[in-house]
Amino acid sequence: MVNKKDTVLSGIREIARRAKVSIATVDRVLHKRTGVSAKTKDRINKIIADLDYQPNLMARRLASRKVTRLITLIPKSSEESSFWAAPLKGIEQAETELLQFGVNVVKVFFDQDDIESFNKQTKYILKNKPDGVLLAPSFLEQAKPFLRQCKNLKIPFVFINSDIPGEESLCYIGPNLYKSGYLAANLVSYLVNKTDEILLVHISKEIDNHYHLLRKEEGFRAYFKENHLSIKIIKSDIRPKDNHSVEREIGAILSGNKNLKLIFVTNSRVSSVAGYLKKSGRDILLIGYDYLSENIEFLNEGVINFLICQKPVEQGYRGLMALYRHLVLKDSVEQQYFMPIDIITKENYSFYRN
Amino acid sequence: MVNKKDTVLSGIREIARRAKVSIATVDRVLHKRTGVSAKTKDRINKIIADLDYQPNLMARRLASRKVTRLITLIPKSSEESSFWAAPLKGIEQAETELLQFGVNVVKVFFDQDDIESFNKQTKYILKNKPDGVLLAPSFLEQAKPFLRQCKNLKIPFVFINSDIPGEESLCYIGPNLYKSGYLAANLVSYLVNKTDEILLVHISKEIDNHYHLLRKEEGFRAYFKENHLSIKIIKSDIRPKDNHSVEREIGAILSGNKNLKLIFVTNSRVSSVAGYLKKSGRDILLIGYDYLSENIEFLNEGVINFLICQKPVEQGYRGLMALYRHLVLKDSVEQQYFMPIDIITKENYSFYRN
DNA sequence: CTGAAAGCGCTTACAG
DNA sequence: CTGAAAGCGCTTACAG
Repeated sequence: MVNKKDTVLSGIREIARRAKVSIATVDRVLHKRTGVSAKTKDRINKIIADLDYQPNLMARRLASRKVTRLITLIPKSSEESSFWAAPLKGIEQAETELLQFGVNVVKVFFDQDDIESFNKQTKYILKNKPDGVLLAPSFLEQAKPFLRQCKNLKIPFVFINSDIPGEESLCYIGPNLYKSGYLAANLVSYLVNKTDEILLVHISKEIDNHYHLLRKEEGFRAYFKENHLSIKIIKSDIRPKDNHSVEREIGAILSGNKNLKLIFVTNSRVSSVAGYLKKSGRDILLIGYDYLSENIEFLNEGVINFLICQKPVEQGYRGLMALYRHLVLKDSVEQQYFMPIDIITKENYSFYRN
Repeated sequence: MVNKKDTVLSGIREIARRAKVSIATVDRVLHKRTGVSAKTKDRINKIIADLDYQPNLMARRLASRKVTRLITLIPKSSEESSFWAAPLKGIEQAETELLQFGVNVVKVFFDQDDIESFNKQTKYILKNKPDGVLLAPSFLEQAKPFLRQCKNLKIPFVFINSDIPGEESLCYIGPNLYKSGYLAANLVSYLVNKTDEILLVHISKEIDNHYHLLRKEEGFRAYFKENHLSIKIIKSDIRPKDNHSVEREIGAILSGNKNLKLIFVTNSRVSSVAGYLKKSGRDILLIGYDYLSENIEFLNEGVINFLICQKPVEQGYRGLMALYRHLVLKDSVEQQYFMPIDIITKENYSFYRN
């Protein structure tokens, strides 16, 4: 009953048939290329809408020779902290998946203790003019001129792990730092009594540059204030050379405060505090950050009680995917994607996938 | 310098050139189809290995007209609990993604309070002979004969949310129930003193059938035993008709135990206990399961202190993906994939993505 | 401004 | 047991 002429073609071919044009012309309007009269363009767009046409992405990819070039810039994983191994893993996962879709990824790294290494890599990136950039903007002031140039070159960039608000990034993927500190305080409130004293510790060579840590502290303090808890918080900034120097400083503080009930370390360096507590044998609750092997070991031994984690692997993965979705699929992407605030203990860490 | 003959072709074409056969023959050995002499088959396999040939999945999909038919069988989300809306959401996500890859998904449901509805749906599935099945095997005894038939028909099946060990499922995706109870006890140990009394509550019409709940209880008790904590645990089984009857039962228990410090509810029905606590105004810590809107409300009000969640959306998503990977990609899949045991509080629930 | 044709890397009848 | 050819739904020169 259905003769050949009535047979419904699919995709672009059907659009072409209805519009009485060639598929090349349909392709032109699909990709908003020039060289189509306004009249036929409107006609075709109408048909596309009528049909609710969805392009076949596999066919598109197969036919297209186009490659999308992405560059990632994150700290290198160091002796002191293997944190950045996780986002890298996520980046590599995304890289593997995107290979089929014509996405090429170049990964470059900087040293968190060396501002110059950051500058060097940003120059490299600008020279290479990729289609998109993923970066961890650790050095705020150094990042800004780089980002300005990206904007000039119309290169979209996404931030992971820490944000620079107001920089017109395609998106930020990482923790809500304030809320992360707030949650830590929430945990603390279950663990100590109103009259106990606790210690908050920042450990970083570049504390002043690390807006990151201070933001967590703000959230932490805000919790107690908002809930009218008058727990006494002692604070210590440690600019360590090594674990040894951290242990010495912590030791000094503890010997002056015999009533300390709990220590909250605002980043992944919590293991160096744990090292001291273990040796000294003092029974103090300890909360810190990040699923690193050294931290997990202390968690397992009961020296660290809680670790807060924010899916570092997923940050890398999603960061790259966001660029892909924007550049290739032309999807819109959320401007902020906050990671969950995961609470890890001795009893659930082995199930944690991040 | 490079003449046409030396140009390296890619993929199947290059293999064919080297083996001096047609691409059709290469395709035959790639798919282990019959009709190729042992000699040429070996020659071709050698070349495939040499080249470390990776098929282009997009081209494969585009050319193939094959469709993979999957059926999912899970409880329908009910008035009493919206839990199953989450796995369904995950299933639908996977369905959307897999559409492009020629996967067709049919979703059927049963009533958790009606064994017959389960039986009826399994018959439907067997009649339809899909390529794979995803199911929540709530009714253990009823599931077994069905699974036997699946095995006879060589239809692979995957379990989500609860496992039936020894049934040769392709895989299980869900919580480790024992460890989930164990973690709950771990939390409790931070919240109460050695001399406090706590209450453990199962709420289910089909408690005896629900191996599920008992397994959590085992883990919960094991924690205290292994850690030599002599906290007194009162236990209550409630077979409710509605929230009202739960509240009455809880009320009776509480009035007989003035020293109760904490209640642990072994499933998502924790909100009905919360309802009572809120009305009565008694200050008792409350721990339960699952990210349901009714639970989150009580969490937010401070009536529920902790919810344990195990990524129900992801369970549905991964379940379907496991079938796809097995059937289409011929990848191997892990026989057990335990979900993380997430701890949700008032301060981190808004970041929870599952 | 528009179209005919080749081609992306596979699979699928069909013929021999 | 093996191969030539058409086709999957697109993109990309190229010609007019």
